[in-house]
Amino acid sequence: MANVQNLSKTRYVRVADQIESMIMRGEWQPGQRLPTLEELATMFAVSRAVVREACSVLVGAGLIEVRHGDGIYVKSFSLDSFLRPIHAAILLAASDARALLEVGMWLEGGIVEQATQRRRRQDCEFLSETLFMMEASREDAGRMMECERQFHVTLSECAGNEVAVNLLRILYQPLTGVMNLLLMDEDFRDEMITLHRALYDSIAVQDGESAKRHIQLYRRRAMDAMRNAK
Amino acid sequence: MANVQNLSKTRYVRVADQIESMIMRGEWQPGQRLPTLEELATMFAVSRAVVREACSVLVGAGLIEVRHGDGIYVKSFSLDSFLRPIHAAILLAASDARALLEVGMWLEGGIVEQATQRRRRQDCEFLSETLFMMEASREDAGRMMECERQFHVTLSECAGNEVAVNLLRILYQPLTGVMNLLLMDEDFRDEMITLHRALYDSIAVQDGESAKRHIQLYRRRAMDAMRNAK
DNA sequence: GACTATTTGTTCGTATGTATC
DNA sequence: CGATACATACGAACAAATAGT
Repeated sequence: MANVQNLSKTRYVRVADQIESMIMRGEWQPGQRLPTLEELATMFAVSRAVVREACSVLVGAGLIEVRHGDGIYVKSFSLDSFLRPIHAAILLAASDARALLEVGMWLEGGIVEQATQRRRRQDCEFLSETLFMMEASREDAGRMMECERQFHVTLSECAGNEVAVNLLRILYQPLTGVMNLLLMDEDFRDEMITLHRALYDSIAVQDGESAKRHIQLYRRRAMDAMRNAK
Repeated sequence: MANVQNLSKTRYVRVADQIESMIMRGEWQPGQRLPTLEELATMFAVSRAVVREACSVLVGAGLIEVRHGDGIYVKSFSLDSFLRPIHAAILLAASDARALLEVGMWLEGGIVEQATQRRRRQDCEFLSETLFMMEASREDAGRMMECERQFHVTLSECAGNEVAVNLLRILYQPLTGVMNLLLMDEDFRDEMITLHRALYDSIAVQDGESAKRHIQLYRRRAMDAMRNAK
């Protein structure tokens, strides 16, 4: 394969791209140590400073880890390594937030339908505990948000669909910012608890239609609240 | 606020953190230009090189954009920042075709509902054309697959939800292999055309319920066919 | 625990490429 | 076109952290 490089990009970005694709191709395995900056500089025929900047880009992307006095290591792959803290929450445009909430709503509609059928008793117990915690943290918006997230992630795990679990976790990243905003309102917190309690009951008695209705009601409510807040 | 910084971190990471939090706090708005490297260096009392590396980290994180000969800009949030982790999420579970099809089904359930309401006449015309092409390529599984993909992507565009469009595009990549397998069967191809025709008609007359029923029927049919094929 | 080699972190000066007016 | 402002790249030097002896 010819090493075609876009010359419009700057040097350190090109080097970052090259290192990234080498990692992706598996030439350097996760956990493994990369050559030293010196060696990389020679390898790519650039100065050490350029390699350092390229590495900094990859650090920001969560692909590698640079340890002072030690070396450069490929981060092990997990979904978490891609879930870099999304700063988007605040920068999120209103239209994008709507799109995210909407997709989350559609996704969860299917998730709860499956979850009501596949849930085990132990799942219900765990969901119930989470619900209790949610009700207990009625005064603490932050903890409540965490309970809410926990509840929905657990729910997605019940559905037995790995792709859905991963997607939901990603969608939650930028949404937490939006939700935190909404949870400032005490009435919204109360409403949220009520809806989750109803949702849980539907799942417990395995009424898929009812569960789906409640989850959609909840998400739609959040979308409305967001629209008014902005 | 006291400038409490974790001294275990290196300088450029600390600077990156500081710049990030300033952006988060809205001191620099999306699209706005940051001070020059020189000024940032003075501001944080570090050398230019350190600021440059800090910026490289933020470039990797997709938070800022550095334009040669121009300046440093806060990226207005683009949905692209999601595509990377979402891509990873799908790839991590790509071997599970059932999970992919299921998520696709849930997603498209919402998409068609929106699409029936928001579609314009020109959208219908384009969908109709694609449908004709699909019917014309009854003998060619490859071309048919492409028509099918085109049809569904167009549909998602009608829904006016960019997240959904991107998500569907990504989902289709690992699915093409599976679908190609199913399309080897002539009966399945015929059935597919019939279902798409019915789906199109529902959208044309803006019957959301009917459209949703048909898309779910189609995806469920594909899931069944896949199960039998294995 | 101390010493040493290795490796990354930080700084500065200088030259060059690029965008804007 | 020229002038200016700015980011990019290089090399050399020293500081600081780490791992191994």
